[in-house]
Amino acid sequence: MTSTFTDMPEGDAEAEASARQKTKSASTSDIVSDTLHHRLLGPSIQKSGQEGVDQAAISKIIYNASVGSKYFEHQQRKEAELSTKVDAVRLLAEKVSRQELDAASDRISARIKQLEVGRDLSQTIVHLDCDAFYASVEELDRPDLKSKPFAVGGGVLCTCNYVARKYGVRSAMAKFVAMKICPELIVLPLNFPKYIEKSDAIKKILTEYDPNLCAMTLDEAYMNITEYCQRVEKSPEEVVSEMRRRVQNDTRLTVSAGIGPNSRVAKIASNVNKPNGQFVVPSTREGVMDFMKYLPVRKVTGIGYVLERQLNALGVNTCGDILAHAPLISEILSDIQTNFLLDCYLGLGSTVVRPIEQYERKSVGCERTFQATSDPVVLKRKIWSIAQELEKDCKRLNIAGRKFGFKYKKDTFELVSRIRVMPKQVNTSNEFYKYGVQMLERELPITVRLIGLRITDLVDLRREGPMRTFLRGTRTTDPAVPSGSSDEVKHWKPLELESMPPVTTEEADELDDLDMMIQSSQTAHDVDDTEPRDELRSVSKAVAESQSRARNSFKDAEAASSLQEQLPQAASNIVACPMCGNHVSSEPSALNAHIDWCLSRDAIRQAVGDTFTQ
DNA sequence: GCGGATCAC
DNA sequence: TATGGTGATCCGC
Repeated sequence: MTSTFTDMPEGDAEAEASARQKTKSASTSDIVSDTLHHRLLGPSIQKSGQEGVDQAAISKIIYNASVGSKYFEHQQRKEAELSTKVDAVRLLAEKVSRQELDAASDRISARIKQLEVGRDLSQTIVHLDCDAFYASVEELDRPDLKSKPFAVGGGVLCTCNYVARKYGVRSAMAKFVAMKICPELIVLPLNFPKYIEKSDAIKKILTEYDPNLCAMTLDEAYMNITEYCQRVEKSPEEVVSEMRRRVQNDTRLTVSAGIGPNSRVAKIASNVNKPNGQFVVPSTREGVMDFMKYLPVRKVTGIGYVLERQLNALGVNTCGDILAHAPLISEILSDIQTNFLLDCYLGLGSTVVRPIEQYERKSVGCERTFQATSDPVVLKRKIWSIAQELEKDCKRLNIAGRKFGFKYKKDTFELVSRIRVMPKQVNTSNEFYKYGVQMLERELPITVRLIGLRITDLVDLRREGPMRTFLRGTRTTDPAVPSGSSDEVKHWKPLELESMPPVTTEEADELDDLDMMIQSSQTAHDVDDTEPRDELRSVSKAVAESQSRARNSFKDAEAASSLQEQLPQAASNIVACPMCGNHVSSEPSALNAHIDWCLSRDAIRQAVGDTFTQ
């Protein structure tokens, strides 16, 4: 690519720079260059702790540290594609007719009325977020670090303390870039056992306030404190203040909190006074809508870099802007996105908080980045190594998969994924290896920097049935909700499957070699995986898993609560109503009838008068 | 139903 | 020199 520019006049730095940024047409290159700086800044620019940081200067450093790399060129391509996409949105917007907008407007009005009827202000939801969690935990053991800029992570930083943030260091930033921004930066390796211990200590305190709290990650949880506030006759802010004080006294860690009538609002609110602060969004329609009104759309969970750009192109910058542009939005974006955005405008969200254990995963996978290579032998070894990791997780979780996914990232950072339906459910490294290699060979020749294996359409081996997404649900109907991975391991039984280790002798030799390398537990350069120690890796994975399931559950609940009718076709008898949380029959007509009732009642009056009758 | 893209953490 | 891993969902085809 750079060779394209070898014929540029020498010594003309400016022309060369502009040529380097040039992608397709001169007209878009400036825009692309501008937004590329923004893109390279990463997703965490809008996080707390960056007040007074010279973003433009940081952006330049990042740009200069990256320019010329394959990573940079990939980002550049993506940015150019996005610009095209955004232009298309703009063009579409111009072509929407007056009649179409009028018709859409009526539909939007009806929809909003419907949503207002369902608005539930009766619950007090809290979102709790530990401040710079990993970094703060490290500071407990290393008080000397408090005044110094430091981060936690590996080649890519997981988090950093607030001193480092002042320099412009951010989570998800490549370490070598961070070091350019802040050469004194200290980077500590991750120590998950330590974080888990602290996280458990915090959760133990929180459980007293809501035994059904939903711990999304080690450092983040949703709670419903409605009942607790009622019982102790204290206001939500008093309760949350006390809760945070107790956490700090007992663990010496600070947490920030957002309080509101639903999860979405609470989550956003927890960032308002971060770190070590809290913010209450009043549980009134006006209070919530005022809060959303001037909120940049990017602050909403689920609105990322791409959607933000599209919305901006449509004239939508804040959640308050959504209403005026809703008819246009509905003509251009999907129904799902339109409804989601209406929820954002109205400040609606899930009012149900349930423990994370009640939600089942839909896939398990394992992927590794390594020195890019096109050598099939090396790539097969990678597959073998990853296959073994994946098998461990299958055993731990007692699952198998009916589909098998193979994914790779080219040295250009381009991602490719393939899925194959398995003749039988699979869960052994031999099977993963066999099918993984088959799928790799179909792609050769390629130069690859990452390989991933994944199973989906999971089978719960303890029940020998498909995993269910919406578990029948609660203490009353099912006290033995699956929990704790420790005893699951004991129930593991390998399936009787025909597969034996790799077929050809060549492959077998390879694997023998690899086995020896692994057994010698050498992390030397011949195995360039630099794999983390097992217990750490699986812990880290468990964290990510719980995050993912939590998010999934959260979205499920929200989708249901916003009348999306995407109700689970659970094979079970009892489900928790997504609106009121009561246990009702999952039989479709009964469930629908119940939900109709939930919708048709005078929600506000009922909620205020009858909060605790459920 | 697959593959790509987006998003969160 | 050099930019992660896990999982979910949605969309276009």
